[in-house]
Amino acid sequence: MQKFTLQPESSKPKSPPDFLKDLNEQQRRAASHTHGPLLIVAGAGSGKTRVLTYRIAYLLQQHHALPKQILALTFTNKAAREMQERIQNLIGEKASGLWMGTFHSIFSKILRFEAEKIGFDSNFSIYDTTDSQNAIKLILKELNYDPREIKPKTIHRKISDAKNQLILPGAYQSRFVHSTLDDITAKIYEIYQIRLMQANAMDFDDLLIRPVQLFQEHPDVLEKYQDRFKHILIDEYQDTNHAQYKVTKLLADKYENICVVGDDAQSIYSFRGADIANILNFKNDYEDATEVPLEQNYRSTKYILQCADSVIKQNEKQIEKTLWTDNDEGDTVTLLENFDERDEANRVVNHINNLKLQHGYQNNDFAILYRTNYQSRIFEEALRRKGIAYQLVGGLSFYQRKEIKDVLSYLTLLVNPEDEQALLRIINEPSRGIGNKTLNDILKKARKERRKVWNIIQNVEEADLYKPAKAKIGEFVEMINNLRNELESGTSILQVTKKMMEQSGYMKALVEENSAQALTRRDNVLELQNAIAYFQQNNSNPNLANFLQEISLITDTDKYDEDKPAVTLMTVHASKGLEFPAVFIVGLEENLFPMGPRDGEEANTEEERRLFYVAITRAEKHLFFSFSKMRYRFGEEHRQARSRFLDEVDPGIVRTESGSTIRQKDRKNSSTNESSSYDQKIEYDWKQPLQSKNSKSSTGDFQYEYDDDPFHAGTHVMHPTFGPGKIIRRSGTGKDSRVVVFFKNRGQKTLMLRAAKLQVLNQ
DNA sequence: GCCATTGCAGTTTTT
DNA sequence: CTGCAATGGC
Repeated sequence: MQKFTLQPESSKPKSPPDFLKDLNEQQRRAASHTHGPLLIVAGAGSGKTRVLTYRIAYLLQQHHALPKQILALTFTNKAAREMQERIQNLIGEKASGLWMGTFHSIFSKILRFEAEKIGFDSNFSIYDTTDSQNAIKLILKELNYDPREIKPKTIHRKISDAKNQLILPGAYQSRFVHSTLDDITAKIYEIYQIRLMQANAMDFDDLLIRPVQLFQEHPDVLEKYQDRFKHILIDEYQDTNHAQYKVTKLLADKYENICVVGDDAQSIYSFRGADIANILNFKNDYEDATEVPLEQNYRSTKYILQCADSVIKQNEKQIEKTLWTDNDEGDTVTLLENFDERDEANRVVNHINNLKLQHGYQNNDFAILYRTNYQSRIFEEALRRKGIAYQLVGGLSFYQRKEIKDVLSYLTLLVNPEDEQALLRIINEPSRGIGNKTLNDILKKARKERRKVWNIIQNVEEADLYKPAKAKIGEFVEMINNLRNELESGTSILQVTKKMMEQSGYMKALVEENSAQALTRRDNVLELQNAIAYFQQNNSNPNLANFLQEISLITDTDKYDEDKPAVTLMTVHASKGLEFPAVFIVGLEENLFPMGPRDGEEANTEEERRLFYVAITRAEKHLFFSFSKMRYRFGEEHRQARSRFLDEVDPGIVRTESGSTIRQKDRKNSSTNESSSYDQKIEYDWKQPLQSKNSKSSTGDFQYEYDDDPFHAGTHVMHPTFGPGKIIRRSGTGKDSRVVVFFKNRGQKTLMLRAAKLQVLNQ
């Protein structure tokens, strides 16, 4: 991006600033719109982030607003950070003080300021999905439901859906009770909300609906924030849910300076309540809204854009729009047909290597996009085998690992001892003689006497509990209280954390376990300590509650680093907003992409198709589609049918690796003559059954022969990084063979035989 | 109350 | 195949 040279500050610049010259006409119209509601319908790759950035810069530079009067809601924290930087580059110092971030992080800040007004303490905890589900599981058990029959996950899903539509427990009861499951959900929902409040905790959804409650119950507070945020901007508006809609509607009500940016074709979050109606109805909500379409795509080649267009045209519900580009025509899309997922991974990696040689691309020019996180594993293995650096975005994040959640729970008890989930997680971790029986007794007592669990264990002497456990609880409470005192008297967070890990015996337990896993866990805990140190250094007044709230809202995409010289692996969802010179969309198979409907649910093919559209439009120059005819699911082979989406794309744009046009199923709106003639020429056969899995010839190419195979239990081996060890167990045959090795210095590990460079040691 | 062993259920997508 | 959770012996 061009850098704007700062003009002399002396005079009030009332004429349009130079930097608007960087924009095309539509973009400029949007960026220089200063007052009143504005809807920007931004096609993929049309420079919407740029427009938002310039618009904010313009508002500031033209003195329409002070930084603190601008609220910009983005989809990821990373997007907010980047935008802030770009604004800074455009206009310099003035940018600091902007309110920019995700809905969740911005409103958790506001809630922290106003917590007491709605019955919370400002040190409230934020429950993640696991915490919420565990809390729900406790309630289920109390009501004598079997959590294996009634799944906490299902109940949580239903409660979350209700919250996203701003349906509170009372309303749920009267509106949604049609089945026993809804009936149960209604009961649980009510108790769950009370429990959260007792624990001084909010779940992710509360971070959106509690502000609505706050503003509705306290008009004076609402007005304060209305006057503060004179300008509101919302990115990815097509993916906002009703609660988000409502809270921003309230905030914008007084001045109506609300600018929303979005693309209905890229709405992919309906599963968390996103409602396209928000963007479709914007002009009804604000009658004098200005609408600006952004239609020029700067990202992709003509072929890629045409491909995307041919896909999205299949959807019935959409706003008509024309997206065009001045870019080159580019190459056709390549379809990779694979035998199984291992074949798929290898083939993709080979193409990456080829493109690097042919075009001089770097690792970070590539993205491998898949529908579900579990698909990443096989690609990781293939990349590692070829020595190609990769970064994995998503999956289970650092902060969800057991050991990290444990440490964070310890820390949470220092600022919010009422957090029941944190307490239950670590009161007996490591084991200190406070077992299930005791914990159940405590919980029962707490519910019966309507007291908080922390209150009971603080006065453990008066409770009728197993004697030895009582003493241990006393010690535990004392440790927590002492550490809290230390923290409050000024000892640094890092110091307190270290002490805590010592005194609780947590570190000691990890060291004593001495397994490879325990070593990794110890490293992770040390890594967390680094994060704490970093936080302390970068905050003039570091505050533990603040730290905890901040990291509970860190997302996976926030960690994606476009400059890291590594191939990016992520879900299509996570790729939203990003772009890469070369993109591989893998696993294009029925019931994977598009994902099939779940039991009792309706298929949402249109949304899956939008997801496919999002994936395609990430690509700048090279695009690959890929599918496997066979895939392992839960350890079993499954035949896969290729994705219907491959039958929907414009067949003129896609070629197989050998350069043939792809064969498609007949489509009503395409020429059947043409495609049937291809049928004759191209010989691959989806319908012919694969040979049975016992037949060696079907896997002939992949067979590894182990004559005189020395890798069996008992063999002493040497590994390049893990050092010497002994094989404990061998499993699988051929290419999938694995060995469990106990390494002298690193403990037990399971390795793929073909990947691990094991050498046999002579005894 | 602790720990090892077995049994079973699960994979969308995210704050 | 993996990871959690209920079960049973100590």
